[in-house]
Amino acid sequence: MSQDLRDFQKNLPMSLLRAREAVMSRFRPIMRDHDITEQQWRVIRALYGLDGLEVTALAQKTMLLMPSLTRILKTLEEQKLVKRFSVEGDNRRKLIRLAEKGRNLYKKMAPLSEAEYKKIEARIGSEKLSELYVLLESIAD
Amino acid sequence: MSQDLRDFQKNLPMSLLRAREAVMSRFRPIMRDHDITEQQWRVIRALYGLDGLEVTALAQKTMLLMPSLTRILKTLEEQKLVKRFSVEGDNRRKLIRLAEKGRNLYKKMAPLSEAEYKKIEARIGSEKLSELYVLLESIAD
DNA sequence: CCAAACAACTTAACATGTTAAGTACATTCC
DNA sequence: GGAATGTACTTAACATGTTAAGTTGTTTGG
Repeated sequence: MSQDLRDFQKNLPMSLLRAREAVMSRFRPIMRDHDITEQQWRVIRALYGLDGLEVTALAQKTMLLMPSLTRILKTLEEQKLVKRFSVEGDNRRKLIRLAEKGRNLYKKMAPLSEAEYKKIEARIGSEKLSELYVLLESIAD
Repeated sequence: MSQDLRDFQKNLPMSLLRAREAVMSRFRPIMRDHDITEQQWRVIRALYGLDGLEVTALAQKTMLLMPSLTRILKTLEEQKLVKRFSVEGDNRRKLIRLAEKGRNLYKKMAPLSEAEYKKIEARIGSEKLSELYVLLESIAD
């Protein structure tokens, strides 16, 4: 096997992508069953239990770019899953909150998602998983 | 900090995404300077040094879905970076090869990409990096 | 053989990723 | 207090992600 070939198969972005794809493939059926995309679910999870987040903070928390988030919020709002509020004192900012329907969706999906996660944890081992988190955070610094 | 909140910030898909984003942000300027996207670069790297790959094999190797790859190959072909050949004995299959221009682009970009990778390796440490690969592969199994 | 099943790739439709530009509101600084 | 600068979000344009359906060519089983 040539140097170039080995290098391509073993590089950090691809390895991270393969690992993420392997994990996500377990969660995708749950989202699909609830007619929601991966990104929409990230937004809902990020909002749950909070009094609201501004769009920029939400983008950082969910690792979504602002233009993507703008569109996602538009559809979530149309589906009555989130609500948009103005921030008093600064009319540029918008506060995003989960609507009742969004909280209900979270409560339905969260246990299923958690169950999948436990399976993954059991398969990999919780020590390995902890090591992995440490290494990943040291890369993301 | 609530249980839900901690859980959202510390979950595997997000951690993998954050780590990948941190790494990719180092490589993006190189690709940008050469007017190529991340996915197009994956295709070129995957093809380099080989006599050609069929579309399905290329999709697996690059972690691209077939419909995405179809479009990417169309633009790469228009830019004269790859060429498409028919496979004798089975007219459904197409063989994709790097064109001269594609090989030249690879030779220009590869050293820059490699240099960035060395920086990352130096920052994280090669032992940690090896551990990380092992853990990631065990997840992707 | 040939109709049914399968395989490889493409198209279609809609959601998101990505960069640049636009819009509206706030702040700064003279 | 008003022009210049900055901030928060949105729009635009094009590339890719994702699922379903379509096309064409190949294989299989009667």
